[in-house]
Amino acid sequence: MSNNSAIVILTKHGLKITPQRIAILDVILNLKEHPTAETICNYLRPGYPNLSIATIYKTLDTFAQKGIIRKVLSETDTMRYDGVAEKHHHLYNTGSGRIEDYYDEGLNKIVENYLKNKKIPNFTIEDFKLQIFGKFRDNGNK
Amino acid sequence: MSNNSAIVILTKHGLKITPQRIAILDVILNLKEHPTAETICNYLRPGYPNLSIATIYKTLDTFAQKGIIRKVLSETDTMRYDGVAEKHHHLYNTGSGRIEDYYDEGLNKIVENYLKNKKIPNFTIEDFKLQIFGKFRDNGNK
DNA sequence: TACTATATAATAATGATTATCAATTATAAA
DNA sequence: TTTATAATTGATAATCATTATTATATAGTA
Ligand SMILES: [Mn+2]
Ligand SMILES: [Mn+2]
Ligand SMILES: [Zn+2]
Ligand SMILES: [Zn+2]
Repeated sequence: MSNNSAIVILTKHGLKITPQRIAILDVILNLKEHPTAETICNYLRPGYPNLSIATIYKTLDTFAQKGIIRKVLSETDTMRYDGVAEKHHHLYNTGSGRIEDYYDEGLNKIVENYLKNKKIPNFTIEDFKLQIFGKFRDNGNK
Repeated sequence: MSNNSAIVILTKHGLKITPQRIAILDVILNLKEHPTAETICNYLRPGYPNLSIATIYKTLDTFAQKGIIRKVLSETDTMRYDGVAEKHHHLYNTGSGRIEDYYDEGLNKIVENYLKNKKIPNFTIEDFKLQIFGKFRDNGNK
């Protein structure tokens, strides 16, 4: 039960267990679409009519600070959130807001290795991420 | 004279030559720091006291649409603009807003080649960009 | 020089996010 | 189990980057 894993995660990070945090964490971990705060709100409103959008923002920020989730930059003025905390890259559908995860350990190794030899002057690399732009061949969404 | 090259570029893209466009293009092409609209405004206000921030936004957007400049996503809620239109990557200084260009044709080739063989299912790649996060070893700016 | 479409400046509006703060609640101590 | 207390939440106001509006000014052209 995903509900349970949310509690485990909250506990592990020393966060108080609240119904709002459980619900929000549950959604962000199971949704694959890099939702906005607003999207998450829409998912949860039926079950939590009083859930405040401010609480969602604050909670997502708390999770991101703990490293439970990540923030994803988008083309528009809207922050997207990512339930996947492990290293991965993103496929951006040009023109629409669709963003999908892209895992590629082989690519990681190749780039990592290249950059290790390259030694960028005056800069110490901590991490890198690929933004891959293009078009999904299935349409069916904006 | 950079002033002149601005006029050439505007002409090439069929844009009317105005003092504002010349000034804005001149700044964005010569500034290496991926400025915000506000930063550009501050640079130009001494010479153009009536220059409107709305004009700057609209002008930058026009330039971006023509492919003369690019928009750069940043960690904060503020759009950054990039006078370099050619393919390149970015070094993000974690914690501060500093963003610097990173050109690496070798890296481009390697990744390009890797992805060409890889064939991501259901996705046609148009372009890719690396976000490299880390720390600049010279401090001296935020 | 005069005409017309376009650009600009001033300012209002928008929309995402953050701040504020009183009321509620999760946790731990008694 | 009750109580105490610090943290969280919800309601709402404020902020701030960006966009829309519109009257005026101007670049390009005849
Ligand atoms: Mn905004
Ligand atoms: Mn914003
Ligand atoms: Zn992701
Ligand atoms: Zn750049």
